[in-house]
Amino acid sequence: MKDSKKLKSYHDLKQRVLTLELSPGSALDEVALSAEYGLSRTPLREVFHRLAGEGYLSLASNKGASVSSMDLATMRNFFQSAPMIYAAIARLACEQASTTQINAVKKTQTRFHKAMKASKAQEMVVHNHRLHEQLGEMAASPYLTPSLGRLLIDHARMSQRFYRVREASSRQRIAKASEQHEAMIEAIEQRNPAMCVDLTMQHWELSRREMDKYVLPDPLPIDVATDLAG
Amino acid sequence: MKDSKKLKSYHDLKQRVLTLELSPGSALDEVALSAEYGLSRTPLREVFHRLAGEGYLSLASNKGASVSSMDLATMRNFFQSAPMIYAAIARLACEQASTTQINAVKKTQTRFHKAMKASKAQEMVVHNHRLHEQLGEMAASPYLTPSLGRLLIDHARMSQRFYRVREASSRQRIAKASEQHEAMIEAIEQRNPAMCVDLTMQHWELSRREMDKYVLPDPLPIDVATDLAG
DNA sequence: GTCTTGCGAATTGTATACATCTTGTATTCA
DNA sequence: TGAATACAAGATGTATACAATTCGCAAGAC
Repeated sequence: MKDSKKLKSYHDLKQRVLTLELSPGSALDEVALSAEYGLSRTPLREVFHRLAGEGYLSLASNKGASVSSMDLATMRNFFQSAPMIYAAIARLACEQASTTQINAVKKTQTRFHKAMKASKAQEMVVHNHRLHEQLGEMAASPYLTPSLGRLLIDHARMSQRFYRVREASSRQRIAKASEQHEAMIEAIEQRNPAMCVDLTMQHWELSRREMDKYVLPDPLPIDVATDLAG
Repeated sequence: MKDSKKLKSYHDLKQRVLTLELSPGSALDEVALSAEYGLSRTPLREVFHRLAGEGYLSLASNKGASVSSMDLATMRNFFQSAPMIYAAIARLACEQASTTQINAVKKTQTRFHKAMKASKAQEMVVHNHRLHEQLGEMAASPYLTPSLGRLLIDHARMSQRFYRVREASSRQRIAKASEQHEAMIEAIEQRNPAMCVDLTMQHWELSRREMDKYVLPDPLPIDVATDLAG
């Protein structure tokens, strides 16, 4: 396998975007990255184009690649569209999922659970993302997965905070999310679309409440505000 | 503007895919196409990657680019997903459309109408596609437009037959579709989501009935079948 | 007869050199 | 001082040469 470097750069860039290691809106340096991945600019640029097609990056003529931004206008659309797509995917996944796919998603859920136990925020983000991507693969709809993909990118980026916080209440909510994953997988195994959609909506609600805080963070304490003013 | 050749090849390839000039599944020749567009392979390959990201082409490692195929499995998903996405887009378009966008879509509708009067099938396909793309732009949802884009590609490819047939009944149905376009645009101008969604569903039904025939064509006359057997 | 095996042409993938464009900065002139 | 401009440095876009891979086809073995 000779294009392993290209594939590796592809996956690595994806992960960096999802974990906010590359922050939304920031520009990507072709020369630096091609050196880092041990590739020339030509294949790396092709990776950029592919990632742009999938919504991770945006390309501007003569200005190169930058990480897709997350402004408030798109946020609104996110909360509007996500439930519909997630529900549709859940329903289709129940109808279409193969045994192989169910086993694959179970493996991902195991990894997610381990990351949770170890409090490894980045890994939780990545495995949670992968798990929902796999539910999308089960739905096997080339017409819905592109939108699901877009949603999952920003979902991952917004839920960073959720996974990093170490408060007991947060840990409980993460544990709850993990249980919901398992219940969803079971519903798919049992080919029970109604239950799966219902669980998906509960999962969404849990996640949504956390993301609201990202969009509308708690105000700074008054004394800090005073410090800044002084 | 120096990347006009690149842009031109991008749009031209898109159009060839939509009009079935490049048939689903067929391979693209990098060398021939780069010669045709007066570009080197490097930028053309970047165009391929972008078109692949948007669902027009598929790329296979060491096998180059081919036109996205349309098998029966995906067809089923098409009919399942399209109404939901189209309705969502219609609703959002009503909420978000700007005057500039409304004027732009009116222009496209004029072009579509002219193509209809002139019975120019290819132009009807392209302008109809563009019109629905513009409705997608009005919705301004980066989370839904990717799926809409995928749907519109296959919608255009399946409705070829619809536009090419010259029977009086077909022409009437095309005229009906054109009227529906105008009614939809008016509903958007009046910010009437309920009406716009309703019209969208009627438009979909009209189109769906024609596409059914594409997927399940009328059987051949018996005598021809006999000939083939002999 | 057909199933391998091994060229060789054709195609795809990558690196590099070069052309073009953008951008920051310094200098000049009002 | 401030605006305009020219230029240089850096980054992006393209062409071409070369490397790697695939695939058809023919020769040979069974």
